[in-house]
Amino acid sequence: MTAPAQSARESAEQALLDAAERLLVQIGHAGITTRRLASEAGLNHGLVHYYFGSMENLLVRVLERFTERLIARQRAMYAAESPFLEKWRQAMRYLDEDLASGYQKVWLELQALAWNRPDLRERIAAVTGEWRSVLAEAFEQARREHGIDVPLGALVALVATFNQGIILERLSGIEAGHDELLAWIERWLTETAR
Amino acid sequence: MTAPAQSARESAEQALLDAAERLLVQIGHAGITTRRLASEAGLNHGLVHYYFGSMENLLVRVLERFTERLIARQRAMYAAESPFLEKWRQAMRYLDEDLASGYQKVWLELQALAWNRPDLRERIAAVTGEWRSVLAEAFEQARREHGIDVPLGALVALVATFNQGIILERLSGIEAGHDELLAWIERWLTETAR
DNA sequence: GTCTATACTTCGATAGAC
DNA sequence: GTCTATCGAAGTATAGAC
Repeated sequence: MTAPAQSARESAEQALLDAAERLLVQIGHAGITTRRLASEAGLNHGLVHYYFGSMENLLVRVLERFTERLIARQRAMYAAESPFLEKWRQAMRYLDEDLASGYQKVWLELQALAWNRPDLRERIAAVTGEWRSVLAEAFEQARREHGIDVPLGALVALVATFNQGIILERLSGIEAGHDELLAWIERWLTETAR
Repeated sequence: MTAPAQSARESAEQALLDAAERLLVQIGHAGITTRRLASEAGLNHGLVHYYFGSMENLLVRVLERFTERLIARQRAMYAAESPFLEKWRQAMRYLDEDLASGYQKVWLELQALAWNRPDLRERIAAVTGEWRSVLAEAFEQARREHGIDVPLGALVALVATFNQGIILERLSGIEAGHDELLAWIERWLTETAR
């Protein structure tokens, strides 16, 4: 328990960040305004500026908080001492959950926002770099356990782009072939497991 | 040459659609306003509503015109009677060009817009379906010429998601591993060509 | 130090001038 | 048919009340 004075402000800020994530899922970054956001959080719209200075800054904070969680979870998952195949299955379960919960919508809305803001783009690229380095370790293991002869850099790039592509397509209303593809990969991984 | 009266209106409408595409590249869909758009096209902002009724309708028209071109070019490329390897190389050249010219930015901005508009999502999904069917033919050929044993549906899904992923990553400032990956695919295709 | 009420800007849209 | 002047709504940001 921290000091209540600080905690009050803290919780108001968190409420605004939480509300922003919900609105990213529901209406996208383009539809978020200070009034709409404050209303969603149950607060006065003046507080957005008082706490964060601007919507811009607030969204940067959303990005920072979101990506910290993202990376932490990835690290925890891939750090486990289990066969690669198990990690892969866990990753696919997460993918499903995250698409269902809107978690991935938040991530792509933040990316879409960053396309037009060079400073946010750098942050996105940095986080993706971290994610890639976590992936690299896991797929070094995959190369050993499944006899994959694709160079590590190429393999990581393939999996990363493939993952992003799946998320993008689902958000755009496209699901054709995804199940078939994932089933094929699953089968292939099972067959080649050592 | 068509009737000048119709042509005048036609050319004004096209100017607005062209301007909208440029603004999608430069500032994204969230930043487009009627006044900004009219200014970019060198026209009065009242005309946007006079010709299109609303920004919403105008962007739907942008989407329709853009996707028609997209599909037409894909069909032309893959319809050629050349080895799959050549088609693949042509597709990769297009990808580079389109990323440099901003063409792919238009496509992803339209997708990002569609994430929050169910009617546009349907249109996006329909176009992607068409594109996939064109891809399917080409990759049936690839399976023959390169002895690929991945099921066609899974293969098409893989290539489609991979392609979308590459575009998304580059727009988000990520390029690591792409060259290495494409070089590896190129090498593999060359080695397995029959 | 917190928060509310308000100032000022810009938006989409349109009625009416040309 | 084209464009301008203007409306009401909604935006960000802040001055000042508490």
